[in-house]
Amino acid sequence: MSNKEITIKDVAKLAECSPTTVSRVINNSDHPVSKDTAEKVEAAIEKLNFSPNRIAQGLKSDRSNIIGVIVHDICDSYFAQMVKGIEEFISGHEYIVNIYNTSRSVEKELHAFNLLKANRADAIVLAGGALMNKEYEQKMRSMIDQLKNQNTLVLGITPHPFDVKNIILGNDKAIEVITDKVIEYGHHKIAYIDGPKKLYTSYLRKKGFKRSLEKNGIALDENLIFEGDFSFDGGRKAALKISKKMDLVTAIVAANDSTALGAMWELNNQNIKVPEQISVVGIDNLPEAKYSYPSLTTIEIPIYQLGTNIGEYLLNRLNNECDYQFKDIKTKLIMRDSLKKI
Amino acid sequence: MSNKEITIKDVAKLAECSPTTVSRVINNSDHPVSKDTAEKVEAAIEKLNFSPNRIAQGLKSDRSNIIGVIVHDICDSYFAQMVKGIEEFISGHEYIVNIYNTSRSVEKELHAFNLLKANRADAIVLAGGALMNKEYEQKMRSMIDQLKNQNTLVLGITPHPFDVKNIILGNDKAIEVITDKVIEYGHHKIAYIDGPKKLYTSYLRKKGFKRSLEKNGIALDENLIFEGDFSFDGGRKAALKISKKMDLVTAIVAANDSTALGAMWELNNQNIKVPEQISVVGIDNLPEAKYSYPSLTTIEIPIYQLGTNIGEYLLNRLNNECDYQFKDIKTKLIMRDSLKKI
DNA sequence: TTGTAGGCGTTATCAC
DNA sequence: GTGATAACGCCTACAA
Repeated sequence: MSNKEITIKDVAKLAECSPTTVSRVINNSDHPVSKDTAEKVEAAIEKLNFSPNRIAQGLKSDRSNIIGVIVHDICDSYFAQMVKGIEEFISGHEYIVNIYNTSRSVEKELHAFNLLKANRADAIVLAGGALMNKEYEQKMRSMIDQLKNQNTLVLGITPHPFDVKNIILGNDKAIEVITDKVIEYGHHKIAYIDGPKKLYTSYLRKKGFKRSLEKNGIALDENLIFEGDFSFDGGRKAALKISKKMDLVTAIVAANDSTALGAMWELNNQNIKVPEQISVVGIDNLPEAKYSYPSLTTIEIPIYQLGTNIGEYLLNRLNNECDYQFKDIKTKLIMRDSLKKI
Repeated sequence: MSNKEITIKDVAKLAECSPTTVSRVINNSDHPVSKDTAEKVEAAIEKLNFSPNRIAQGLKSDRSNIIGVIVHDICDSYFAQMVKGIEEFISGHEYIVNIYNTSRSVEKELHAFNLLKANRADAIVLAGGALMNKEYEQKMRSMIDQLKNQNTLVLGITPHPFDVKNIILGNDKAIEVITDKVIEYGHHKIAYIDGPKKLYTSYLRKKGFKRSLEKNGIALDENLIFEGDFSFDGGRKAALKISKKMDLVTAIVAANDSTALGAMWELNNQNIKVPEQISVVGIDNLPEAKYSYPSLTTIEIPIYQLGTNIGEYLLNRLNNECDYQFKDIKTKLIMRDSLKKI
């Protein structure tokens, strides 16, 4: 066998028919093909191990079958689960999932978009959250216009300030609910560990925290807002600072689970007992939240399911089911051991 | 602006030249183009936000710029890191990284290969390890032949029984080294938690364990080999069994870190103290191994770096640097708190 | 220095 | 039921 690609023509020759007929068989076309010929074609395909060149198909149909997913970091459990959900749904349907880690860098994000545009991606999922940056917004807006002209479907997870289909997860509401719970448990001196400043999601989550305080008549103490970056390490660093102000704080609300887990680790490291001396809660319900010491009270955001729902939505939309609606996910309070009544 | 794709022809028209000239400018062709024309072309490209259709380019050049990566589960820290390494290196160079989670299912693995074949992937990284399964081997062998004819580069991480470039990580040696250490620390009653039976990597790692025992004159007790599956949960389940045989065991060697972390969690849950009552070691040095209770003694396999090396290798090979050699990674013993002398 | 023509593998259109 | 032909967007001879 030579090093030359096997094409529809080779199949046609072997099956003693025209390429057109082969194409009709491959695509289960409506156009009639005699049973006899069809069988010969099938046999030839089998024999030659032929599979149609999707690049050529793509050129013809103006479809790449590529779905781009842009995340902050695939090593972050949160994104890994979402991507897995998308991938498992999507690649059962002949699409390709193409990921990018952008570390929330404007430059990398734009680079990813350029590549996806050049590859004529059928859809793009903006999973990493919106960056709060003028240059980013402006360039993205232009890019998204261009993608529209290319018929690329763009999906934003959490609100994005562009004209895309935005999936709202209720980040602010989730934090509000869990903060309410913390307060219900008797806590009034509550520290908050923030997410990365440049992320709109951080802004939303903090808003939920503030809303709960206000609703419950607790004054916001700006000194109890600590910097974080949605990471374990960020949680650790914040907790180290908090550990020096233990008289001011009886509970910590973290902007996500990774932060909360890092905080608990550091508190333990500083010989501060959770939840006896201080309560800690998070958001996301990462798989590891169940296995921390102590186990973490949090809000479940069913991220894997979010991924499969995204996959299902994209698939339907790409098949021109224009009235298919996104299936919203439901968040849920998960009570574990890291929150204690006082 | 209409909904029609912008092509090289549109650019040519605007720049008042031929498509060929535009093509030459785009590709920095050797063929001379006057500065004047080049500038007009650049301006037109800018104005129209044109980017060449990589699908069409691919059809012409028989290159898809797609690199497929097949993993067991992207949620597994081990694979997430490798994929990140590959992606970060690769997508800086105009390639697309396309991932598949196959859960070590023969069917899914073959499905992924079929898709990658149809999409004429330029390279495929078999990162999930080789399955020990006759049907799988046979079908894969045939598939890999077909891919060869398509000029697809296939890379196996850990040995695969196919004619592909296999990257050897020294799994067996790593386990041997750490088991040696455990024995050096005075342990003779050592349990082993295995990886998934169907994985060749498991077989290799267990071999390393056995070799160390033998070398050190310790008889292998088959009752101290426990089933696992490279997961946290698998480690938990095994540890639950081990916790009932505490008189027979003073140390556990786990086939990977996830397993070790799950085992430690369960031991703690059973009120068995690590390392006071039992030592535990793993392999991989996952990021979370540093933050477990106690911190995990393990062998570092620099997986992220493995990923970037894979990316670099692929890039060079795809650019026909036929003598470029894979940069091997180095493993290293990481002593932490979960191993204690007796 | 520029342009024309043909072809990559597939499919839609039209004819038979 | 079947097949020839043109076209998708780009690039590589080859001409001029």
